[in-house]
Amino acid sequence: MTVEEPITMDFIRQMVAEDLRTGRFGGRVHTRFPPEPNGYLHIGHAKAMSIDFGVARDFGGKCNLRFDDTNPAKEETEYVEGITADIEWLGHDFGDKIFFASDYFEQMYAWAEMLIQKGRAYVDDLSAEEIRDYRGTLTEPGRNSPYRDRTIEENLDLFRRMRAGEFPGGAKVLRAKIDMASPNMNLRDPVMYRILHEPHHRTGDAWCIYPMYDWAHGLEDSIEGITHSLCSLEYEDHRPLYDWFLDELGIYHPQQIEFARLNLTYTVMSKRKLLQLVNEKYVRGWDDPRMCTIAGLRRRGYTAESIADFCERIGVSKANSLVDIALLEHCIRQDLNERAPRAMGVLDPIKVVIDNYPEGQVEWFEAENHPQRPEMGTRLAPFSRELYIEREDFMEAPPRKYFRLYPGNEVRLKYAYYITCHEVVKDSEGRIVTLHCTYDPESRGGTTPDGRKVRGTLHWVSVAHAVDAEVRVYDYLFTVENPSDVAEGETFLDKINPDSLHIFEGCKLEPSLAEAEAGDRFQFLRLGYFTVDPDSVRGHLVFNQTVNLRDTWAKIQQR
RNA sequence: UGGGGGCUCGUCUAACGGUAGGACAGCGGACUCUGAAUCCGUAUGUGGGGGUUCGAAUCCUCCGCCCCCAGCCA
Repeated sequence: MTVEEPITMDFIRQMVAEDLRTGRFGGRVHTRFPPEPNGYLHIGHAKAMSIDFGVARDFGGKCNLRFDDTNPAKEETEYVEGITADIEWLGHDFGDKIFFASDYFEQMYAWAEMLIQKGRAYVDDLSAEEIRDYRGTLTEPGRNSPYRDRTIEENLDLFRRMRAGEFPGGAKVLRAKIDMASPNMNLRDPVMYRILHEPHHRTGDAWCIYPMYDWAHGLEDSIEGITHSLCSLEYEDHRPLYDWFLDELGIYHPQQIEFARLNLTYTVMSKRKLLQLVNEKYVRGWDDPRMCTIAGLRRRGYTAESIADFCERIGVSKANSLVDIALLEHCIRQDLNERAPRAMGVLDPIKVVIDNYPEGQVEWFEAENHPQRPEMGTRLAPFSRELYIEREDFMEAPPRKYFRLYPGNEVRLKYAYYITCHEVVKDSEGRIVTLHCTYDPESRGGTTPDGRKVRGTLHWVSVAHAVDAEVRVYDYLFTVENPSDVAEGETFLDKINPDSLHIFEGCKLEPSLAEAEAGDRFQFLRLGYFTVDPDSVRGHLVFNQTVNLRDTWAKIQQR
């Protein structure tokens, strides 16, 4: 008999559980994830999906993937394909069907006529500016449109002619007749349909009137039998309208529940801003590894599992929050620490000559692919008289506690030998070119018979066997935690980090990496986790740094 | 001075009238053939004032601060 652990559910799951208990939806749980195909998905969508698909999964229900494609002016097939690929990569189960709001246009139209018949909707000839003017302000009520009291017959006739394409774009709209004095702006006769002579990516030129979000969304949910329509906080004010349409129509009525969207430090999370970064070439594309898009994170080397883990850890609530990106980094480090094979690579090489090592000799040392998982096996790394080590791993005049290589100091070359530095060779500009060292043959394999300790262990690559590579190392795209929080006259673009990309061209990797393929992930010892970029071509490997290793030494240095 | 939401460690989030807990970040230490991983330890929090109660983060009340809404975007 175990002690019963109290299960703590977030507020959404508590509401769903309550509906299940009372039998409100006949014991069903059916959610939906409704992206608009006007951009790529980002980590904020990953949170939304974690909730939408996660609630369905946890209660044995379903979650529909539904494209909310009601605005042909902004939407493209490219985006539906990209979004679908991202969702599949994340591993969410949307069954064997993809839903589209545009599939319901005919039904929505019929319901609109029904509302007109009920005297609950009317065709308005006011211009966009006039409508805005008539709407009033936050503190003053709006005024009724002069067209508000047209007869049902006239409204029906006009609406049908709208559909038939008799009017130019913007000439007329269909509005719900609710209350121009409502303190909730959304209820001041919201627009249901606008005229848009634009081809739609799925319906082509079948329509020239398109439904607005508020009108369409509840209908989509109703048609699909959604039980819980989960969305972000800004729709809280729209819920009365969501409910109003469904109630007026007298059709199946899901429950809308709102939660706080994700904000992450050092990045922006709006599709508008991400699009701008892409269009104005601040980044290389939607999948630039510095972007918080799913495609960007994937190219950066993040795993779907680490993103799912992150989404669970941040929780669900209604409080606006700004999550520390360190948590995301923790999640990917934890995942990759478990699964990434180890390898040695030198980003910024400096040559080491082991003077007392026989010329022409090569020894192959066995290196473990994972220190905690012997089942991942071993590989052989060639050692010879000339090696590369990391420029950072040598200092002529080291500070206290520096236990890497410096003149007179002995360090271990991982898996190989202890070496001691005796001479530093510089070029005419004072830049270190070569380090002359000696090795201790007794230290073969990395330990000595006398058991003496060395504080430093360095990674290395044999000059003669090295594989050349380009390595891209990234920093945050922005210099401040919240780039959207700017002073008068500034924009998020003013917070861009000019130094977010560092390209290391002449990197030297151990030869076992020669056959690595795009998407493969490794831990480069002492440096971090890296993944092979699709830019790689035969003979020119390109790696992205996913995330560095925790670096205690860097912290000590900062002090 | 309209309406809708929200305020718990630095950050995110639990606690649903009964010991304010976890995670990340931080700090200290152990271990280490990765200054990684791992292990151990540790500081920091209920926005403020009243009230109800044996007992309040939780209920009531007043105040403060933050977010959202005036698209023919979603």
